[in-house]
Amino acid sequence: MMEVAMHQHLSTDVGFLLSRASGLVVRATNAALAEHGLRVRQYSVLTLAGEAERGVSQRELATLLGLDPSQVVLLVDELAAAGLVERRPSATDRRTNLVVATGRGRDVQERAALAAADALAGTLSRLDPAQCDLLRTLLAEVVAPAG
Amino acid sequence: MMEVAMHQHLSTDVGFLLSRASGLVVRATNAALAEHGLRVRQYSVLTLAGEAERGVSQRELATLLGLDPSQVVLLVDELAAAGLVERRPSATDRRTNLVVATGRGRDVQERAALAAADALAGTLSRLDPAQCDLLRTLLAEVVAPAG
DNA sequence: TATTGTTATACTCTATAACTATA
DNA sequence: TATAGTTATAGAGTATAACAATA
Repeated sequence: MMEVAMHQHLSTDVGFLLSRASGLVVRATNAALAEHGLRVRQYSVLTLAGEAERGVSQRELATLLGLDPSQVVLLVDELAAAGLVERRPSATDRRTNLVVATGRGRDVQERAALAAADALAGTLSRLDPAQCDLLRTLLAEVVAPAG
Repeated sequence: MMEVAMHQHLSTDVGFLLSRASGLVVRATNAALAEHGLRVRQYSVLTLAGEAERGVSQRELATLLGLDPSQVVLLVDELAAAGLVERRPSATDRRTNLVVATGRGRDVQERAALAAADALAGTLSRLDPAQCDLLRTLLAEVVAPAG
């Protein structure tokens, strides 16, 4: 098992391929999101904020995105400065900020989602829909334990 | 098609899952490689240099790794300073450096490969071998056009 | 003219530690 | 004592532009 891994080529290493594919998608998506004034990380936060009616705490955002809470602070700062999200105090815990998308934030998110979907489709153009679903299922399983 | 993408959750976005999974693998692999004095990027260059008997040009490395040639310069500098690779002049083109792993570089690579394989196996532990192969195949298809 | 490698620069992302206010 | 958010800092990764040597 280890011997096999040792003699495999880098071009067949799943870790390498994962990093390479991710890089391609992130690059293409950032390029597509630029005209909407967003980068991938901001788009992710904006999307999660829009999905939850009552908002999402920054702690939850950090967990969902696999980021350190301190990174979330800056992302929310940027989105708030652009008027795309708001920080609202939680009714039950005064330590907690609930991040909510504004009306304009939702509009921008919808248009940005189209651009991101196009960029993704371009990068995955060699996979048919069934293969995309399969890829999604496998990746979701890998990411699952991280929350 | 676009409407579907618009209303999907971020947690089912293949681009997001790709970035998340890649992050998990890179983090685990970097931690595993630390005791060998390597980071993922350096490990990748060292591995490619070891795979080609005659060495690999920096241009080829840049293409294979999806990096800018200027980034490869620094990675090769670091590996050369550590005595793990050498730059050899090409016999046919005096502009070209062929990057070759040293004997010690090959030893380090073999041990590092074991650590990297363990880290990867840990991250992919929720997939069985057939699913890993499937994931590899799908990712290879996505990465293929990039060379 | 085009390509290989190099240097330089700026920006983004990642990783830590320490601090505050609340629980 | 633990948790949510924040601030600060350093290091790694990414993106460009410009240049010298060579093809």
